[in-house]
Amino acid sequence: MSKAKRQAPTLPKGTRDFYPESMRLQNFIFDTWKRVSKRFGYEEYEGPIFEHLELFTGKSGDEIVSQLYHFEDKGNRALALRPEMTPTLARLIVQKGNTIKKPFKWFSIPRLFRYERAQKGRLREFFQLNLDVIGTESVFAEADLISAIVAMLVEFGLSADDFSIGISSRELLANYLIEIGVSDPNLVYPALDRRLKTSPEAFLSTLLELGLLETQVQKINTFMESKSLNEIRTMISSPNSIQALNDLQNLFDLIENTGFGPYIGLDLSIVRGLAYYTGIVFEVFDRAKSMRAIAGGGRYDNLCENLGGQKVPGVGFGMGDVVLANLLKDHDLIPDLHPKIDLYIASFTNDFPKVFVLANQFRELHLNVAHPLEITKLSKQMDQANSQGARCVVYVDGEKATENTYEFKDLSKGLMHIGSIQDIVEYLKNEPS
RNA sequence: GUGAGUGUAGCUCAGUUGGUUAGAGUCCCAGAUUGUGAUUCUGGUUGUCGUCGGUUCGAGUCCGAUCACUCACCCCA
Repeated sequence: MSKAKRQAPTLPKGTRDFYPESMRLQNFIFDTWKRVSKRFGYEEYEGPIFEHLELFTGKSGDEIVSQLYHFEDKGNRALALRPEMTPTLARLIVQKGNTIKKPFKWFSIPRLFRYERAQKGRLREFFQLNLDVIGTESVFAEADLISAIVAMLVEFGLSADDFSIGISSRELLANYLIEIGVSDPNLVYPALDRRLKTSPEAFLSTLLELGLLETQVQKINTFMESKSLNEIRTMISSPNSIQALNDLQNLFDLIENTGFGPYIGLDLSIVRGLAYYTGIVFEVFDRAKSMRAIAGGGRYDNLCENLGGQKVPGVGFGMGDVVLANLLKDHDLIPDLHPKIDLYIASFTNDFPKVFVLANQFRELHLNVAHPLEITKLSKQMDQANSQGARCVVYVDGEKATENTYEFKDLSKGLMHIGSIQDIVEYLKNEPS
């Protein structure tokens, strides 16, 4: 029986392989994310990669199920690969919230899954940095998050010419809508969120269908196009609206005082699609607006309560790795990510026992060390040393070396030296590479 | 779910109005160089031309279907 031709294995749609070269970029992004998150005092957490389906559907119905990877396990439990991290975080808080000192700041870099058509900046499997401040209603939390976003994007090499953080308030919008007589603000959010994506006529007719009056739509347009809080102040009157506006004003003052003013702006056209946002919301955009949002987030003071726990206020954001990597490539901000090791141990005579012993002596001193793995002539060994990014090649059997010393060559400078193990360690420590 | 575009070597691509055995660069491997890498030179491997069918004496090229990928829409956590 002849073997049937086996179909060559392929990559599932919307997923990526991380060969070492891509992994280096991935690590560069993750390392920067983690470094800045820790600089701001956020602690890392994780959760399972799948959750009960119910955690994500909640009250929002079955519509979202079509966008989820979900399945039944052998115990007939309905599970789903997580499409976002915030529900998991909320679950963690509901389970242990009482025993955690508040407020607290956590971050995570979850691998997320969404069943949707892949396109630019959007895949079916991706990573997303999440930062959250839990347990305070203070606007300092928003200020902290926004500062962290600025700091990390600047750390990546971006400037105020490259990106901008638009800030808005769900609460201000909700109270304004109530003031102008819109009975249920929740009903109109999806339409408002798409305002700039549709024509003014389509926007108007959509809202008319939802039962609004043309005068109300005009007021909404004026509100969402406002570029200053003073302008808004003249349009509102209720205590709730004024409180929401003052919160926004405080946030802007705080951020401007830290010198991050050029990175932020009022943008009341930002609504965000998610239902659970309750207060300030924000989105980070490429100035060129050539791609989807780099990051987005907001306040969700009722989420834990809605999941059946106590009321615990929270605010956070997510930043996806796909859009960020595209952005960094576009701005030519990916650094040289060549592999780097300290030493490559070579031998003219293929004296592998000696090579192996010496390599491990260096490794005990915490150096990263490679060596040939099979009988190979020297030029090939040098080639390997180069491609593995070795700083120096150490020869175990150099003729000029006396007992307990070794010839070694600095590859970037092309210079030969002779020295003991200690000398080589010192050389690596002191000599600029 | 809807629409458009693209499929030729691992990668980037060329391939004339249809014409013999399908090409270049790069990458990889080997040699020039048996005790010293980066440059250079020489040689070599790699393809069901996405797949199936049709037209034709003859199809990488034309037609149809199908699949895959990309982009946009829908949606966006």
